Amino acid sequence: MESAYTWEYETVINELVQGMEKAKQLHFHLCSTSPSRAQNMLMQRILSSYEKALLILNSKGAAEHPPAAPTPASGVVESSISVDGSCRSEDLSNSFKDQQDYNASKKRKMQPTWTEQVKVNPENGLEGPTDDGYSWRKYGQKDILGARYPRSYYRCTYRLVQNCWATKQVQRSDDDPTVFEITYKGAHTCNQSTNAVVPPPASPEKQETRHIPQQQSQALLNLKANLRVNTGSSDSKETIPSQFSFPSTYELCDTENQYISFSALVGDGNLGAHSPLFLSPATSETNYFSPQPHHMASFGGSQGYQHFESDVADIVSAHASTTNSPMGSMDFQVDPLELDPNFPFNASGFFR
DNA sequence: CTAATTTGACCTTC
DNA sequence: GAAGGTCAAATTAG
Repeated sequence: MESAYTWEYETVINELVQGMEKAKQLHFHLCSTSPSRAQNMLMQRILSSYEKALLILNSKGAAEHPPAAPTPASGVVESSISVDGSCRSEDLSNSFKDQQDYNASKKRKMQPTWTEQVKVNPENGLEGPTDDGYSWRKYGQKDILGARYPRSYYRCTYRLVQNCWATKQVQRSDDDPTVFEITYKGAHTCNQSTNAVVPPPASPEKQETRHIPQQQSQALLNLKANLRVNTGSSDSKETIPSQFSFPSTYELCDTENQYISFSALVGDGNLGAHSPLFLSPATSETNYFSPQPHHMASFGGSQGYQHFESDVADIVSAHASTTNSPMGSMDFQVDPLELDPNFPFNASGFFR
């Protein structure tokens, strides 16, 4: 039993490594042929998705190894990750749904949690919801002991319709009011993410009802919300700025230019509508964000990408060194013991 | 009219 | 018992 799981586990990792290698080769080809920014972004998202999948698998595998007595849902690796990196979210959401029915609250506690720090742009003075591509509904607000600002609680708008149990908490930083700490809990099992990913030029008002075919939007799904963390426009008291400068890692082919461009776009207040960057969903990129956006200023050229490459090797061979790993900079908790066996453990479904 | 937000009450955890 | 998290009725917005 255990050996079988070990074999499957290793096979999945091998497939992921191979896929990532091919993606890297493709990326280098793109770099040599002056790719568009959107292509670069897409490429980076693909690579980071692979990396994260490997990282998770490694940390999970190292921590608990193949489960001795797998539950019907414990075949997460097989069911969540396909060789081509696509996410079978339907399967995932189904199994997810089955389990959550019997104990939703308990399940929520088992969901992975990660935190992003979003710095708003103090210059434009605009405040409002940020947009991470998902539709959130505010369901509560609490004054937190010792915190100057209240904490807002959001859940996925499609919780009931699509049984999506993703939630997030938005807490304004005491130290720097322009910084918002956004804690995500659970991954989206709904399809709405694709809406923001491909900004409808004509009818943005239909975003929430649009449903893009799963397969077609899969790659985009991977590129999701991390570049833009949206607090929803609902925060009346704390008024979250709708525009913010986002520390990111656009260091793929010509990092600096891209980062500059991104900042400028952020400033003009038309993120999704005009920027090619947002044609592709910001994916797990968020996970690369440093809590200290200022560090990004010194983020140069291809440094980031080299960093990525070496990290991947380390991850695969030496198990998640959080020191070097891109994920080391974020407060992302992946506790193998707390992870839901049914959690969509694919690169696209987990880190959006 | 429908959907989202607000906010006090209730529940859970420590 | 206190604090954080969630619920749900009332209110507001589109």
